[in-house]
Amino acid sequence: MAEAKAFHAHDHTGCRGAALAHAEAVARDKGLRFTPVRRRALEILLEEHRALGAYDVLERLSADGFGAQPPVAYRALEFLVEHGFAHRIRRLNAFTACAHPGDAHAPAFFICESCDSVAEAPAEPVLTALRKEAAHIGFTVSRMNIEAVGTCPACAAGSPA
Amino acid sequence: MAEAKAFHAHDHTGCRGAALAHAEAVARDKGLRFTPVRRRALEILLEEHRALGAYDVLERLSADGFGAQPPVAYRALEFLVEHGFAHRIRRLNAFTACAHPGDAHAPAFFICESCDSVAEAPAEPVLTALRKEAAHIGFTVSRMNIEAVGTCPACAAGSPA
DNA sequence: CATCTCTTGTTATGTTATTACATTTCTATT
DNA sequence: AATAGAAATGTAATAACATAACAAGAGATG
Ligand SMILES: [Zn+2]
Ligand SMILES: [Zn+2]
Ligand SMILES: [Zn+2]
Ligand SMILES: [Zn+2]
Repeated sequence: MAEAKAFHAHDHTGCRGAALAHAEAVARDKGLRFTPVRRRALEILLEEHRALGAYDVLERLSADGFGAQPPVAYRALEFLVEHGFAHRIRRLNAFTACAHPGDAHAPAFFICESCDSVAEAPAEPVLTALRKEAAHIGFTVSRMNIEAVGTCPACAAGSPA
Repeated sequence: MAEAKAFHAHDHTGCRGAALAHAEAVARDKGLRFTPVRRRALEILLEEHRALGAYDVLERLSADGFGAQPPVAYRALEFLVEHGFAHRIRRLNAFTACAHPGDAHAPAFFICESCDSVAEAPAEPVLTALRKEAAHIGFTVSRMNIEAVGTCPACAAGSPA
């Protein structure tokens, strides 16, 4: 339950701060360059537990004085995804901040079709089932996307977020 | 093993014929209009166990005398997906013929990054695991996408398809 | 036949993503 | 500190994917 912050009231300021701090720490450890655009892009994604399109992010970045062309956003987002600070949701052509930074994780995304919130939950059992299927057919999985569309608890209860 | 035809030599003519026959039968049963464009679109997808972009399909359709504008392809593909004759692979922005027509199924897709073949495997266990995860967070799953990228057995063995 | 619905086709436009290249910033080495 | 190489940023241009809106045709229903 603590696993799906998107669907419940929570200390989101802490949530955001922790993610940012984590990213900073990892960057220091691994010698990554957590530059201003990249940092700002992550902050933008962290504002809500939703997924933002690259162009949405771009708009905000350029409003903040960064470049105004698509590669500016795509590159920053690519960096975040590459290092596990964000995830790409293919179903939405969008990106979302990682909600479980630090844990090595195989995330599953639960997308509410009525309020657009996106929850990330650890999905080891799902991954296990998938790898088993893959093993049957001799396939080696290197990356995967697990995305479910449906209804979040708030919307199911009649009080969309 | 029989489940991942894309990765093994098989009677693909039969494979294709069966899928087409199945679509025809379902259309008859359900009173759907399996029109020439729709049929041709399915044939095109059935040519290989790969995923084709809408514009690839469009190109072939228009070469065959059908309309040359995007909606022609998108509509035919939408019809096929809607009725379970094809699937959309979000990761690739592409479509592939259903490899297990008839079975009510929750498919997982295994995409080989070296030869581009796409295998579809039944993924009920994966869906079950996913639903369980969803239940934890109070989410109701209505649809899901499970897409894995990796290496198919042929490519792993050094003989790309 | 009249009518209604579904399907097809076209034009136009919107949205998402990448390529290519110039410039700047950082890092490492001298 | 100077400098060479690598990484990051910025821009312009374009490619790739997708939908909206509307007119015309084909099929079903009375
Ligand atoms: Zn939060
Ligand atoms: Zn995550
Ligand atoms: Zn086949
Ligand atoms: Zn299928």
